[in-house]
Amino acid sequence: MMTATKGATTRHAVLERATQLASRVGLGGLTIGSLADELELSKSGLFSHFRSKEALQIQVLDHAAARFVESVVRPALREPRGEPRMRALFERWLDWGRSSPMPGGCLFVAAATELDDRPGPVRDHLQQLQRDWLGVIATSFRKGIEEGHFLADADPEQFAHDLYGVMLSYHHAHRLMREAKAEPRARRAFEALLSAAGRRP
Amino acid sequence: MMTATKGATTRHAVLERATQLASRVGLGGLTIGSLADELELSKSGLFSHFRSKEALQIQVLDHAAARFVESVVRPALREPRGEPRMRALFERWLDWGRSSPMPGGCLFVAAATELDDRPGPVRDHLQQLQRDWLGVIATSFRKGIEEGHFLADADPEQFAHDLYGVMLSYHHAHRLMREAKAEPRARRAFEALLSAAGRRP
DNA sequence: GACAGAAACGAACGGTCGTGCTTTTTTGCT
DNA sequence: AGCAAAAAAGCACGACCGTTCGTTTCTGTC
Repeated sequence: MMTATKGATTRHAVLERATQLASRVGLGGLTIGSLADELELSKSGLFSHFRSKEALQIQVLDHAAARFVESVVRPALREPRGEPRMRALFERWLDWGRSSPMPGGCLFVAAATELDDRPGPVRDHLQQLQRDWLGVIATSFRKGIEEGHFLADADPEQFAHDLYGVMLSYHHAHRLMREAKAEPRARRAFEALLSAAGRRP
Repeated sequence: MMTATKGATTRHAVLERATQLASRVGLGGLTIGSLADELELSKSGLFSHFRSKEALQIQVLDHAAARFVESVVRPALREPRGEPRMRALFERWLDWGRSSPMPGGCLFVAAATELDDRPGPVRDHLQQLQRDWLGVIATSFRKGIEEGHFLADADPEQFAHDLYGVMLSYHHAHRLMREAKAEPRARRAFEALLSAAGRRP
């Protein structure tokens, strides 16, 4: 048994490298030739693992999503519900952008603007992944309401939307503008968001 | 005299079309061949107006920036200082995303994530344009403080940063997620930002 | 209406792209 | 050790890329 060991290994290595590369040049900028060069594989040898470039792109998205869940979502879900968990999600999300698998900034941010006008399976896939992630945020917020940490009449989906905005402006400031204060600004925006949603005087 | 009339005309037409196209496929996805096809020009005829693709990309950015100033910044600057002007900037910024020259969403948003990891003149140019725009927002906010509309100890640059986040999450929700509530969410986030910056308990 | 300069064209270049085919090498099991 | 299957390589293809160059067509001025 264990039919495919070697194949799975290289396939994994390819996806790993492809994820890094795509974070720099985008999913469309990903090229089979350069990917094969970096991995010291032949173009056709690499290609045979994925039936098409589109399939590769989708698997790259899934690979990145699995990593994201593993290093952001799952650890945060071990924190106590409500505000602590929310803070954990945010802090780990911040880390994610500069972690080793994403040398070019968050792949999802890059893919979102790249694909938002190109209908097709890849776009659909990314959309679903983003829906899931926004859902995780909204659900965590909802649990925070139940826990009494946030206002009962606050809108969890609005919060998720706003929190995503905080991350996007952080990405913009950090990556394009090379703004040194990007991180404190993001943290301050997050605190403002929390305190606006928190119960209070 | 008036040495170049015809040339300037087609050059302008090219930039117009190129801006639309780039808002859909990005600055890198812009291709001289397809651009020439859409304009019913020969590839070489079009190319001769710009010494290189890079020069074309920069001129596209400038073209879009000129349009942006004309339809967002200048009209808003005619509004009274402080909150009214701030609202005008925001409303016109919202309009800008769906205006005719940008069928694929804001070009600057697309370019920002596309170029944030590709050093070079195009990236530098975009960075400067974004600096200018963030500067306009911060300056407007500062005038709002002087006017007594906003808290004296509020941070204009933080406000500009946060407002950009509101626009980016709007873009994400509207363009990728096709979220129907994208606009009310953006408006609500804007109001929260304003009221947090507004004077009073 | 001729003439100079600008503008547009057509063809070709070296490259790279994604993707098929066929062949060789490697792997894992008996 | 041997053998079938899996994995990788090699090669070729048509298409399109940005760019160059020489030629042709158009424009505006005298």
